[in-house]
Amino acid sequence: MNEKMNEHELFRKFLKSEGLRFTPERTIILEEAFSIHEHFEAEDLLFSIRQHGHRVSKATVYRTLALLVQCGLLREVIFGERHSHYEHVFGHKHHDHLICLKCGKIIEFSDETIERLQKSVCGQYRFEPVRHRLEIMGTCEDCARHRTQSKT
Amino acid sequence: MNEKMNEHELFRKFLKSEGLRFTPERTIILEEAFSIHEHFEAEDLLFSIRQHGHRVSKATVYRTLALLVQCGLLREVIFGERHSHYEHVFGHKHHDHLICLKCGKIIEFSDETIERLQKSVCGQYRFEPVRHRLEIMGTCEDCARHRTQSKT
DNA sequence: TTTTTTGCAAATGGTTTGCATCCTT
DNA sequence: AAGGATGCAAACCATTTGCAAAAAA
Repeated sequence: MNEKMNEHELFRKFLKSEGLRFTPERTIILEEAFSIHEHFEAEDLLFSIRQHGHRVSKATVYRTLALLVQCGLLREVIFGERHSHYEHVFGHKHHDHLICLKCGKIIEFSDETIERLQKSVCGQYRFEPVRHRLEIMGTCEDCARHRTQSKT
Repeated sequence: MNEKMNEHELFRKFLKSEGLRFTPERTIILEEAFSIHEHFEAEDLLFSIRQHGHRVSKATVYRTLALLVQCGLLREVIFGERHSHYEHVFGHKHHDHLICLKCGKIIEFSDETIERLQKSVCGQYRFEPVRHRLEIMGTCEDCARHRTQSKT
């Protein structure tokens, strides 16, 4: 059974095409990044790396995250905060986010309509879309019920 | 001819309702913020204030911007950078943005479809929407033509 | 007179960078 | 070998904050 290309191969291919090297640190970071299945921040990733007994500097984590975004394995999501959040692109279909203003919960959803919308709007402006980001902020079901929740 | 409420009155009303004071510094900041008709950053605003011969500290600019957002006169827009951009809400209808990845140009557009989309998606998740943000990143008409443009 | 505001300068905190050393290729 | 990569600590930089002085209510 011939497996489809995995994130290691993709990353390796990308690095080679850019004349960059595949180092143990980059491998560790890649693996840890793909073992986290929610949104994460650089700091979370570093923590997780250390938890698993690995040792990589913060600088290298930042440098490698940038590469992973650049090659399309991760995507940067900014939820109105000053620091970046990341999520997997590889192996996931495109989705957008509902963000609860009360508790900070993030719900992912996919909808075809937005793809069509993108096409029609861009047509009007002769704009060539590459990607989009839609965030809907509001109150989630739980917080609407217990009116007194505060941010985690 | 009875003018509709302007931004001064709105701000004043908001301040009063919060037990806050209407100071000359806040007036200056409000006026300057509303005399800039594009997206601006805190630094731009401060610059513009000084250009017009006024003197307000950076700290006060930041503190007042937060109030203007809080009362709904301004909205914070983050274009994937580490610092905030602001735009008028008062006197403008809701719109979203096309962002050119090549030259950084920002085109505003409005579309009804997204309002309907918001309603339908939120219904599914019993999520109560308050506001949304849609950004479509891609290549603008100009940059698609001259293939060699670089960021401003 | 009481409470907010302001300005200043120092602190914050996520991210980036310079540089000497280390390690892939 | 030779040039990219790493780790460290220092630098960045937008934003925030503590505090004493100034000013609204």
